[in-house]
Amino acid sequence: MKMENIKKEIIDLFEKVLPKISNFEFKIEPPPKPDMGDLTLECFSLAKVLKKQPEKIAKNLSEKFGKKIPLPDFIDRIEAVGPYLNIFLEKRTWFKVVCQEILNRKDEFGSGRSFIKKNILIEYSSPNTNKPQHLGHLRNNFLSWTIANLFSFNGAKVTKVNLVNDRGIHICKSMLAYQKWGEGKTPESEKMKSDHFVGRYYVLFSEKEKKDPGLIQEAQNMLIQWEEGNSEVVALWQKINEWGIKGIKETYKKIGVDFDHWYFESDIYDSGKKIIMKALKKNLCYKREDGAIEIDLKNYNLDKKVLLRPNGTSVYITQDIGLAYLKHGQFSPHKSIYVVASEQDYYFKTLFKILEIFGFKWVKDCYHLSYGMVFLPYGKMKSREGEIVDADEIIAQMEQLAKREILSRNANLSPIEVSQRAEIIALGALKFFLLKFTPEQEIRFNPQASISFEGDSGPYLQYTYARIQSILEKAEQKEMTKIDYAVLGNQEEIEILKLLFIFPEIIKKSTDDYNPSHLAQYLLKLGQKFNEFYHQHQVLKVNKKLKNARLVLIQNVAEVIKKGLNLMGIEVLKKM
RNA sequence: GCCUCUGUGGUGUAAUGGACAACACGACAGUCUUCGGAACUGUAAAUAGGGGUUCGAUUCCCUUCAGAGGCACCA
Repeated sequence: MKMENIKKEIIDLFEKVLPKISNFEFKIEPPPKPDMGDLTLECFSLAKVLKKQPEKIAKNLSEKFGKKIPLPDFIDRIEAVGPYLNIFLEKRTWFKVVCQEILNRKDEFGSGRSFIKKNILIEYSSPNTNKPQHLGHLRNNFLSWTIANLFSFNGAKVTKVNLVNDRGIHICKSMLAYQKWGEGKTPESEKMKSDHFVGRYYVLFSEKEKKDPGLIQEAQNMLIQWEEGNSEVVALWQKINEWGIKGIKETYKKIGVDFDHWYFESDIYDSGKKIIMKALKKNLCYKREDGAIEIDLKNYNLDKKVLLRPNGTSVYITQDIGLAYLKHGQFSPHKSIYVVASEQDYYFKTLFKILEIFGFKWVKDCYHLSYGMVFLPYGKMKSREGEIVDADEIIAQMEQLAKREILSRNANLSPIEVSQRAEIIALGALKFFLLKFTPEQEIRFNPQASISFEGDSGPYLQYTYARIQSILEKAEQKEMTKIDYAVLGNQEEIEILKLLFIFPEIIKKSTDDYNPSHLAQYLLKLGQKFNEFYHQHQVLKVNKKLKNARLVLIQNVAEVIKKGLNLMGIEVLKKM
């Protein structure tokens, strides 16, 4: 028997007994409390269809199964409690089915096929090359990375793309500041990470601008020169830009994310013009008196939007219209996901509406994955004023903290070993922290208090994994076949079993909802249930039969924790 | 001004049209010659206020209050 068939067979059973009802979806879920059984059918929705009282339906069903109809082997008993029908599974079979499946499928356990052979395109990160990444980018990167992994795990062919913001007035600010006050310094000469070096001039510009408001005009002139292809300005741009991108790529490497395809705004900023001119011919948009091309979306509860400036140059949405078209042609995605913070909700509504009006039917496959902003205790992150939580900085700080923790436990560890573990633990803590919130939720980040290595944290799960590994290592001889699952069945073991059983559903839900926090919350629960078990029961100092069965069970817990964390881009450690 | 989103114990979060609202931090009280205490056990503590829909609402609708974001020829 396969795990996924357990629910199916139960539904078949009910369908045999009940009068024929078409298109009814049976909801069979685990009940809230252990003593209520292993799975529950609520009879309210059934009551509506059958036009009977839910209590009576439950009672009738339970009585029929007791007498007239024999239960299959894997069901122990079925009880009616008020309007609920509680199903108690036969434990030996249940343990066997679940444990065998995890043993057989290993790290494929939980994977699905719902997106098999589908192309999923995910655009994320979108850095500016004038400054380093901050905490908000980290949330974006980790969220996207996990979503991409989840889709792959469900069979999709995922393409990750990055649209680099490498042109525009903000870039010119860094460029101008460097030209004026850079004195020919380089990241090498200053021994700085190159994106931080560039960011320094962006901050410098803001400072100088306060005293000299004329600077912004100079920056704007520089932008015009850049667009005209002035060789000196272009050379400066290339230099600054390379530094920015180099440093940002180092951060990506550090945090373990990557991309299959890069787009640069400097290449594609004109790419929507043709589409807009075509639309103009079809009267889908119009030319204003001053020559700007505009579209009126008032009929759709949106505002007017300029698509091209009076002088014919592109605005931001010009490029996004072009890029959407380009991506569709290049990848023909089943879903095209844009991971962008919620401050741009309105913008994406506008973009998608324009694409729809322009007649692109594939816009229905475009999806803005919106996530809440990351705030500091004192408000929105403003990189111009230096009030940022810099990504590299916070990772470095967390690594220091992790090192201290490790050394307090293992004073004799080699420095290399300490750093390696510290990196995995620090990133684990940071990633898990940012992923345990549902994406829509804003995060108020308190640098001192937010991230911990205890409680509902990444390191808690890493620790649980390491603890299991430690037991497995001490077990020496492990019997993984011929397990007698009948010896398992105490409450803590059953709680673990229930959670292992629903792992595939959690994966599916996390994917379908674009919400890794389901997975994060699930893993915490699994870790807790294991630790409760651990404190109440022995694994090694029991008779051989029981020991072998428990070893399989806890090994499976470790396998699922590892898989779940890996999907979130978090590594595990055998020792920590 | 207009639009959108969010209000859950002291704090940070979870759940979801269904059985008693879950977890963590903090507080208090414990576990400690143990297979790793980055752990576990227990106690106190919450669905912003008011209406409505429903057999049933923390969840859906309206409203008041509070907070955030947006309404660029910036990207």
